[in-house]
Amino acid sequence: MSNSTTDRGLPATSYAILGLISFGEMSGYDVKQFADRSIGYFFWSPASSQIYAELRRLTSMGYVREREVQQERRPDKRLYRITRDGEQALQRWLERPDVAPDMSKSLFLLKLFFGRLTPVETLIPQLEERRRQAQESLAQFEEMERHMGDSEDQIFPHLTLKCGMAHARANLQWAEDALQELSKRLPSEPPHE
Amino acid sequence: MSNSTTDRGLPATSYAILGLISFGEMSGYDVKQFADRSIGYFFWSPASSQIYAELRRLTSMGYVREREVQQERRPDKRLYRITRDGEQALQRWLERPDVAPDMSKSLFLLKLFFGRLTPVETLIPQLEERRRQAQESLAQFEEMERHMGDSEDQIFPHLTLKCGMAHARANLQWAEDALQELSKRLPSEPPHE
DNA sequence: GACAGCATGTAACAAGTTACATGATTTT
DNA sequence: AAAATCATGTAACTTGTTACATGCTGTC
Repeated sequence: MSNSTTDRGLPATSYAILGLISFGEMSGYDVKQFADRSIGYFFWSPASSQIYAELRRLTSMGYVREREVQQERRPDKRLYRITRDGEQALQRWLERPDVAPDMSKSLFLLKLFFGRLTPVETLIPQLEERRRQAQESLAQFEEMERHMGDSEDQIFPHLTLKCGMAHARANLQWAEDALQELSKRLPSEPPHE
Repeated sequence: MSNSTTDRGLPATSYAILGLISFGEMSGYDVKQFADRSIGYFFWSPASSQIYAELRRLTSMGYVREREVQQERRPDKRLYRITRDGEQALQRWLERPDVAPDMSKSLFLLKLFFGRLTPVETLIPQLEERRRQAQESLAQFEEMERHMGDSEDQIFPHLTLKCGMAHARANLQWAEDALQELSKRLPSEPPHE
């Protein structure tokens, strides 16, 4: 039933959603929640409308099977479960190594790169905010680590969490160094009032 | 001449290109080269076709001015120079702080998150490749640092470079830890031949 | 009485990509 | 002789976003 010519070129997002569903049967709404709290940190979390669209595609490809569930106190929903074909497609994708390094997209660094056009008095608070964000997300990741059971198959989510923490720490340290560096360029400290 | 209602909502890419042109007059081709070697590391580098499209937009908005240059041994080209309006728009954008934290998009981490579905023997080489990439980009960044003059307005590109280095180091350290962790899960070490 | 959560979807659009076309010049 | 560099662009397409619509239930 699976057509090997139609499998090429599924975007990573499709596999991401398929991967989430591989943890167990869930609805589109569940996928969104789960994504926001997991892969959203190092990949990204698609809009709900896209998730529903992807789910229709995955269904039409036979990678997931849909089941309608009537509810009384909540709107009816559709639950999706991964199929054997879906598992195979996912595994093939997982095993295919990615040559390209990551694409990070930092608006902040972009603006800093053009910093010669920005008054230092504007830049400093932005950097301080950046430092704050790094502290916050580090704390959040540490909190997540505490709540994470140490069962065998949690090890992979845990490794990605560790990577997030490493980056948060790097950002924090860097922001502090950069603040040091920039404050040297401040026009002579005005005597406080 | 500048219409303040048409300025809202320019995508970051437009400002990125405008920012590059603010360093001096250049062609679309030059923009692409420059982008690949600078902001490409922490933002991203648009396809040439998009750069040319953006250049037409920036021109129509009056943010850059176009000048045609005939050449004999090379195809004719159009050089772009930022206008006063363009500088102002760029500065307004630079000073507008971004609330949202960065969006990183790591296919590698996505796959690792689903690692329970991948044989460890497949995962290890991928992690080793990751470590290699981190080493390589660290070396590349160090090389760039050496070639970078230490004039006053190089400080901002230099700060972004430092941030790249910090991340490369974080990745490298993390990859080593992760390899340690994963090699524990390897099925009993087979006796070497 | 307002707002958040559950639950799915449509429509219009913007952003960005790939593949291709052109064609001289310089390097391998 | 082949390939890379310079230089600009068109066309077709996919991906992904926002804004909106619907409507019930439970909480502040």
